[in-house]
Amino acid sequence: MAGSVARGTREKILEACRRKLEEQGADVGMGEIAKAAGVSRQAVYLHFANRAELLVATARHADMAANVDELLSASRGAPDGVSRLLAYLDAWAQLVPQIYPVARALLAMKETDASAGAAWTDRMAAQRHGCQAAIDALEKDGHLVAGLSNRAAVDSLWTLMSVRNYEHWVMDCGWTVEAYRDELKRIASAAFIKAG
Amino acid sequence: MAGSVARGTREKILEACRRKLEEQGADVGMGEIAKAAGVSRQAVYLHFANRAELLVATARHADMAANVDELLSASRGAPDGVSRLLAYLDAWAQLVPQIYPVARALLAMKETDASAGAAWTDRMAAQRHGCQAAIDALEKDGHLVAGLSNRAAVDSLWTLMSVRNYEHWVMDCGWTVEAYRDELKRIASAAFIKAG
DNA sequence: CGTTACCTTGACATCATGTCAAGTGATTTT
DNA sequence: AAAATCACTTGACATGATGTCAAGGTAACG
Repeated sequence: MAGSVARGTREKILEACRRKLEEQGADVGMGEIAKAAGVSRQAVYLHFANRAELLVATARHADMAANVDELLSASRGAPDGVSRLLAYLDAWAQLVPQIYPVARALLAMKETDASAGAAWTDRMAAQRHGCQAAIDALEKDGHLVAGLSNRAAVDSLWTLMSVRNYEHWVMDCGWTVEAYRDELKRIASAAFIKAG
Repeated sequence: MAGSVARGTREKILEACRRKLEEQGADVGMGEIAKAAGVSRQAVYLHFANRAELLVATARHADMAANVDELLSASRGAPDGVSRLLAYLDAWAQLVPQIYPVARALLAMKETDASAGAAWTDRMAAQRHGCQAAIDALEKDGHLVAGLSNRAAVDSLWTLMSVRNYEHWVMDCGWTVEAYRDELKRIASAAFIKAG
């Protein structure tokens, strides 16, 4: 059974996978990952049924290491809707560079592999929940901009915060992460917070 | 080629490629495309050195068919910076559903193939130019929002208008193209146009 | 008639994923 | 102590994609 194998090798593979994704990009093969982990290629298949499953597991593993939940839920303590939204964006900007390499690999795989696509959707559901909570807090305080439904605001904030937009601003346009963070907050403020 | 009544093989391949990308998504193979065009797989390689080159040529071909340049340059006739920006976004929203299937294939290929990435960058340079012109017009009229450099505004508008954001709003969130267009204009207005 | 351009057929090399079978060495079970 | 089990290794194999190569067919055109 795959679940009963030792834990050491599994973690070695997951960390090697994450490392290779950072160093080399999304097109690393199973053989390279195995080699980086110091195990045989078949050992990888003893722990993960296929490449998509390995990438998903690596994403979860990296999430744990980066304290994703903790960071993203810190904004819950904000005193009002506006500061909560801004704190959420701050946390996201701090987080996204860490998860980007793995996220990119999952996104690439999503194009061809249905199971990877489903895994990505699951992963992003958490982010959407955070957006929902931030918009709800804003609406409750009466600071959500007029003429915008709750759902539309959530979708748009979610879009604005997408990994693809981080990629576009930081990788394609060459912005620093700080500039990305500030622009994210500026646009979100202008687009979602009622003036005055 | 003069006097030939039938469409050239090259065009048959390009149109078959575009059709298959629309029907089947970004993971169509060379054999399938050849079959759809009614030619042998090798005939494709006589016209296009590799898959990346075929996709790039298909993108250009689809651009021609969709009158991309004409549509996107229509906003140049706008009387002021604000209406020019909005007209540009209108044109883009009208255009992007047409180019999306091919764009998606190019984007997918960009992840692994360097030449496809370069081709995509070239393709997107035109869009960036349009953003630059729109922001310039806005700035010239004194309607560019305060505290934002010209370059930052161009990059952000460019990011906002990315194919990925269209994908996220329309495919992932299920918005109509009209809702996408209106939200694009709303956010751009809030983020780039000086109030008052 | 022969050349040329374009296309076809089919074989082949390469490379990645994923499967299968047999074997090894250490630890545990009996 | 013998046997079984676990985690992994080795190496072969199937599959399917891209891309290459060689040889041949056919219609237009000189």
